[in-house]
Amino acid sequence: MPTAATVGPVRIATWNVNSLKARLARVEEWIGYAEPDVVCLQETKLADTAFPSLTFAALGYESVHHGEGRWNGVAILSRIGLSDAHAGFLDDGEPDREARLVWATCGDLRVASVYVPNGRAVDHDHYRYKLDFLDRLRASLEHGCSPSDRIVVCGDFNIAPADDDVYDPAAFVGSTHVSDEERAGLARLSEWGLVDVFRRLRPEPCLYSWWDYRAGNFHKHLGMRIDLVLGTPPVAAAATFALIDRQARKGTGPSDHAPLFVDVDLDPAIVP
DNA sequence: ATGGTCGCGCAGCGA
Repeated sequence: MPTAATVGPVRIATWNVNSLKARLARVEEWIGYAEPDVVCLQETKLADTAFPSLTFAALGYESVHHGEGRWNGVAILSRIGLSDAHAGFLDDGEPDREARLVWATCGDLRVASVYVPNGRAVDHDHYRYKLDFLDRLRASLEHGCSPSDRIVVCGDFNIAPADDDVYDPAAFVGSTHVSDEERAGLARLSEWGLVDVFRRLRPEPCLYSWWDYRAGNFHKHLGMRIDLVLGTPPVAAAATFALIDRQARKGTGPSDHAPLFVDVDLDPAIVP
């Protein structure tokens, strides 16, 4: 049964699985050895009725899924309790047209799993959708959250925060994922109070979380760091360890993203 | 770093 551990070390993971149906065995295998307490999944590509909640329950995880079927779809798994789930933005706007954001309280953390739109090309309508999505995510934080709370926003942001997060920055000039507007949207999240927790613990370059399936890019180390764990200052200050698990990108039938996690050792003395 | 690959679903699009 899930235990309601509200303090102490917590391992928070995020993974764009590129179809949970195609990836379920690999996800089960990874959970078995990585032992995350909270897992944020993106691109499940499942309807809610097809989400394998019983499989995760058997592994000791409660779960919430927000899906639409063929595309998108986000989930949160937790073995430290899961409550107050909410799908979508927290502003007063219309519901998003796609299933890209879900929230839950896990232990004493407020957790969001997010799949930011790809953008496709800087002159594409989808790029405007991406920028609007980032703006509404920031508005959701302003509307429904406080930077003094313990909050993590984890997921596939489809943005490389800095040139160090791209294998060849010169090759991506003019492309999505690196544009000033996208990075400004991300910067507004950090201005609100979110810290790139992984990067704080791992300042070295050439750490990527996504590699194109094509051309052997993974084995040539040609990737981008676009999957992020963003945390409020209380969470960031408590982070002790972070890792991108390249092992999970190897072998038969991997996602094009690797999972990554951050360990956070929350101080029981400051529990409200 | 163009795509040479995936997943979805059964053609061709999206990532």
